[in-house]
Amino acid sequence: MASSCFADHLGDFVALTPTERDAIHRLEERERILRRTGILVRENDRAGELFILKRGMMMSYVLLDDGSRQILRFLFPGDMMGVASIAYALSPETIVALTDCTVCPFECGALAQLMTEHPRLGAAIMVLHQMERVSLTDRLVGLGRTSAKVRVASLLLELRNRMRRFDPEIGSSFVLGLTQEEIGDATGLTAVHVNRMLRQLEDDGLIGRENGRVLFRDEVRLARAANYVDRFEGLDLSWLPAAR
Amino acid sequence: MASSCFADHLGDFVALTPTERDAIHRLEERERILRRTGILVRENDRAGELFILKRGMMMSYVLLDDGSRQILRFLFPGDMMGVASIAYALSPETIVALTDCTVCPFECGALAQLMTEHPRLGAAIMVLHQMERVSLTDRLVGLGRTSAKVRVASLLLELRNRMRRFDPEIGSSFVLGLTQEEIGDATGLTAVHVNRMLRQLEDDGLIGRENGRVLFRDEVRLARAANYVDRFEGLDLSWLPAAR
DNA sequence: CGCAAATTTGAACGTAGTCAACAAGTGTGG
DNA sequence: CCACACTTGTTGACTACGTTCAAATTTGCG
Repeated sequence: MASSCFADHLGDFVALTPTERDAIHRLEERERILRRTGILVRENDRAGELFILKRGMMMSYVLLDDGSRQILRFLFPGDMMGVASIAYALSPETIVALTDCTVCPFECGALAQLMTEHPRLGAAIMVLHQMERVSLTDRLVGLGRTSAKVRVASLLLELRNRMRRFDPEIGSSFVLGLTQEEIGDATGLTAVHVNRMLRQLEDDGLIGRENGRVLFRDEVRLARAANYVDRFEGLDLSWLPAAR
Repeated sequence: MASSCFADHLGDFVALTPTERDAIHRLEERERILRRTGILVRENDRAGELFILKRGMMMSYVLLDDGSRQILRFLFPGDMMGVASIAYALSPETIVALTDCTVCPFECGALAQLMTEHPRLGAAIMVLHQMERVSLTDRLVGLGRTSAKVRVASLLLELRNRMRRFDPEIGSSFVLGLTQEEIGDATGLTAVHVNRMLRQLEDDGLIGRENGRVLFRDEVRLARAANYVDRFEGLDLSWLPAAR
């Protein structure tokens, strides 16, 4: 049986037929290894490909004229990346590896074929995109209307939950794998202030820290403080068309 | 010939066949009138429908526990709304009318049918969603990494450009149709500070104002100051499958 | 071990928020 | 037609959250 990272991810929400799994697997025929800090796609470079992240952790970001950076999204195994290239000739964002990674590049045409031959998969992919869009609006709300402490707490929760999806071993303690500067670029803060917020969360008894490892000391209170919503819950996919 | 707002919008990017137009038109069979301030969908209400905005201006927003509001998106004729309901049982956002509006509700199932019978339209809709997603990341970058003045200038430009798409009459002067509080809730600022930023933009000679009407005095300099990118440009849809 | 990157802390500063008062505009009912 | 209430816009004074700058310390890696 051909294994597919994306099919596994999708399969968490939709029961896939063997034929569908097979079709998805064709998106992952090629493989590319990327070292830590390796750039997969550069902002404003020509972008004709999409990717499935198979192994490792990546992120996408935008650089501004003044040199500041806004991290848009952290990427985990099973995530589809560079999807903007279905619309734009040039990539609107940079995608870079945070750890050593394996990615599977495929052409827009392969997506077209998949959607044509398997409308239900096309619909399911659209669902994934919407989930991602809603997560993005959650972050928008965070940046626009919540305090620094809440934003940092919220990011910690989100990262832990996303990691746990493909590594169920992870409990209330996990390795963050981000510098404080990266946390800042994701939450719209400076590295210095991120440091202070982490200290406060620690002093509040909400988290513990030791060399890159974060421990949730009171997850309920932390989630409440971060007004965090898990967007992998509350799904309703009953409308999907029949498998072909 | 059946007219369809959504088909017109989509038709700006993709040459639609009469059959395709017809299929899209079936999404707009029903119509619903909404008065100004009328709520179409309420956050956390059961959400099984999508909508096409046919006439008027709407917005979507999220309310926080402390009563503050983050506006996510402004909606114009041809926009598809409430798409999150293809993924979630409950709506993650509220959608409300800013002017008297006409909307066309349709079921998730109608979308499923459309994607099955017309894969190319499914792909084209996916492209629209990606364009919207990129706009959202633009706003995320704005909130995370730009000053209050830049955010306000950027919003003005975006609103004018979106209005101009369906009303080519609009030039460097237009009616905003938003209160300063609404501008603030979209840009993550207080109404008071929005007022000061508008005054500064005016004092800088970038804009003029008189009772709700905004005038761009120096659009080039304004766009540069707002590091604004028009996401209706730079498209490449050559990969779309053949029309059926 | 030695060096560069990352973290930590303090002090001063500045952008945006808060609070308050007033003006201007809008709609309603007497 | 006017009086009144209510929303929206405007400005000033003060506050506070987060930034900037700088320096010390720790960590991780070659």
